[in-house]
Amino acid sequence: MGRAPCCDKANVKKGPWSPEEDTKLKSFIDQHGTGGNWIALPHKIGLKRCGKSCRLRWLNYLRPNLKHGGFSEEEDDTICRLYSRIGSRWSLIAAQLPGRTDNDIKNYWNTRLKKKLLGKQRKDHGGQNHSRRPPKQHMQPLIESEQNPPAPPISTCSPNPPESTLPSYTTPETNGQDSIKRLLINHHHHDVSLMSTSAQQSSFRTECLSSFSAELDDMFPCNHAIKQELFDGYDCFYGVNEAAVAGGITELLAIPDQSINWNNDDGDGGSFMTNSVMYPPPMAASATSSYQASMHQFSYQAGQIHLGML
DNA sequence: AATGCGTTCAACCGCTGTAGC
DNA sequence: TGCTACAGCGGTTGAACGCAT
Repeated sequence: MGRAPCCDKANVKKGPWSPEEDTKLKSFIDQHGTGGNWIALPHKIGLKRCGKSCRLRWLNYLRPNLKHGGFSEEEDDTICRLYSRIGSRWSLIAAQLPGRTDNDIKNYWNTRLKKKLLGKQRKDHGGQNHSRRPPKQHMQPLIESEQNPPAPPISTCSPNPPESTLPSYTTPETNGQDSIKRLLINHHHHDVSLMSTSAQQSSFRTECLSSFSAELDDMFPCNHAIKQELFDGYDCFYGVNEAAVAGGITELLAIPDQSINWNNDDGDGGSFMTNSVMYPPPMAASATSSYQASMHQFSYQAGQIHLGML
C-alpha cells in the first residue's frame, strides 16, 4: 500500500510553465496568498498543475526579490564555506543567501562551483597525488565527489570557520589533508548545533559518516581498521576528532543515547550519555585512554588509535 | 549545414518530517 | 498512539542551448 498520489497524474500538466500559467499563479498569490494549502491552490486558480509544481514554481521563480544567475565571489565563498560544514543542506545554505533559492544553489554547485573548485584544486596541487587513494579515483574526480560528498574543497575554498573557537590541533601525519580534517571537525563543532532535534543530529552524523569514506582514509592513515570500522556502519561512534591522533583523546562524538564508559591510565574513569554532553569533557589528554560504547571499544595508546569489538 | 557532445537549469520524483485528527 | 495529508527537501532527469567538429 503506497501513499495516495497528491494529485490526479493523468489530468495534470507537466513540463515548462507558460507565461499565462505564471501570470495566473502569481496574481492569485499576490492577492490571496498561498492559503497554506498548495494542493488545493491549482484548483482554485483553474490551473492543471500539481500543487507541488505550483509551490516549486512560486518558490524558485515567481516569488519576489529573487536573484537568478550571476553569483558573486562572496556568494561563492559562502556556498563553499557552508557546504564544507553542512554538506548538501541546500535550504540551510539558501537561507544564508538572500534572494537565492535552494534549487539555484544546488544547480550552481553541481554544474559550476564544484568543477571550478576541483579545477583549482588540481592546479594548486600541481597534479600531485597527495593521497593514498588508488590512482583510478583521481582519474574520476567528479564521480568520486558524487559518491563521497561533500567534495573536499581542499585549500581552494576557504573554510573560514570562526577559528578562535576551534581546537588547535596538529598531527605528525598531516600531508596536505588538513583541510579535510578541519572540514570534518568543523561539522561537529559548529553545525550540529544548527540541527534542532537530536534525530536531525543523529541523521546528520550518520549521513556524514557515510559521506566521508575517502576522507576517513586520509584521516586515519595510521590505522585503516578504524576507518573501515567507522565507515562500515557500526552502531556507536560517529567520529573521532583530530586531537585523538595528535596527543590524547579530547573529543568523542557519538550518536545519541549511547552510554559511554571511559577510563585512562591515570586511574580515572566514569561514564556519560552522549546526548547529554555534546562534546564529552571528562577525558584529559593521557598517554593511554580508552572508551567503550555498546559493542565497541576505542582506545588510544602510544600515538595509535585502536578500535575493536568488546 | 548537420551532427554529436557537453552544459545548464527548470522541473519532477520520491522520501521524510510534522501537524492535525 | 497511529494514521493521513501536506510541506519541504535533496537527488535526478531531460529539454534547450552552445560549441566543436
